[in-house]
Amino acid sequence: MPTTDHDSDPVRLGDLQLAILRVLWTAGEATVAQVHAAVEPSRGSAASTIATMLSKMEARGLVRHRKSGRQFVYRARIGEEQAKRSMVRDVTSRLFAGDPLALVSHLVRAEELGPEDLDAIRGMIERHAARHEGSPSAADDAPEGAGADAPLGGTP
Amino acid sequence: MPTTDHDSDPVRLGDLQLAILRVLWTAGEATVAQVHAAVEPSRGSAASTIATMLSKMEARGLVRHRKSGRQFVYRARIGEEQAKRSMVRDVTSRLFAGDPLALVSHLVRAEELGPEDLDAIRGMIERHAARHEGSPSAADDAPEGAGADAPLGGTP
DNA sequence: GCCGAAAAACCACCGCGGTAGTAGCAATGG
DNA sequence: CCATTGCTACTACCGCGGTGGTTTTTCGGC
Repeated sequence: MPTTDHDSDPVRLGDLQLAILRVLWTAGEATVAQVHAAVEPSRGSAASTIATMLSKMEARGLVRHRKSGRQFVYRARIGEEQAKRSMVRDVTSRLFAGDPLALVSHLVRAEELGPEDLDAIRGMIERHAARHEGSPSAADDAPEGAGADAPLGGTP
Repeated sequence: MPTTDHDSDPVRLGDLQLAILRVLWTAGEATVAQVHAAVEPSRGSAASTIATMLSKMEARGLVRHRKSGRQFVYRARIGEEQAKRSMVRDVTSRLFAGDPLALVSHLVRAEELGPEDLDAIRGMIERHAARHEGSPSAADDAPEGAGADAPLGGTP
């Protein structure tokens, strides 16, 4: 498979880690101060908390940093889709014996999916099935864009 | 039927807690030794670990105990469906902004759902939609007898 | 009535997410 | 040239899942 490997590890992320990664995913790159500025209003964490968390995340291989002057510019080493896949897979294996169909079943039965949602799901299934007509090729997945420069104001 | 809705709190459960609850859900009630016997082969935890965990879980209101002789007989205070709903809801809010449709979309796009799965989903949607068509009266076809999982061999 | 076994109770510990204060260091401005 | 300002690095702490050894209680058998 030339695609991005099969997930390997579970990759469990905490709330703050997810918030930080979200900033990094949308901005492409960001300094500690920028991450803090983006995360602080919704979480109230101190700047040192963000810095510490980023260090820990770097130790875990989730992010990477580059030095720009005196500042550290962080970048995510894990893609959003990859993280989602891993975490969804984790909950699927933990709660539904690894069967995603059971997850969907649960969603349909208990998660109060609206009729429009059901309809939309039907549509996306149809579309997806059309794409895989005849060829049992594995999942697609584009190689993680990663482009996207920071719209945040920085001092170069 | 007591489908205790509105879960309120997130209810995050660890692996061991989930394993213990699974035993309790399947067996209805179980002593520490029984839980240990059911969990140990797949996890290798010591009996005291199970006991400690059960105490902590009781403190959190997840289980309850009753004394039978000098043994403690534990029982789950949280339902399986309730736990699943809460945890799925949690991951949905954490990863997909609370939109279960986005979860399904992710599942369809990336989780390598087999064609049979897609078909099954289509079927269950159809069935579910039929139940909600026109009159919101329940009582229809298919008694909906739960998923029938639990590969554990409990010995009550 | 005493003893051994079984069960609970107690406790100490590790890892990790999350939190933050503070010290140290480099560049800049007066 | 020195003080101020930012920024990272260090360190310590809490809560909780998970782990398990050790002690105490308690019951049942002899």
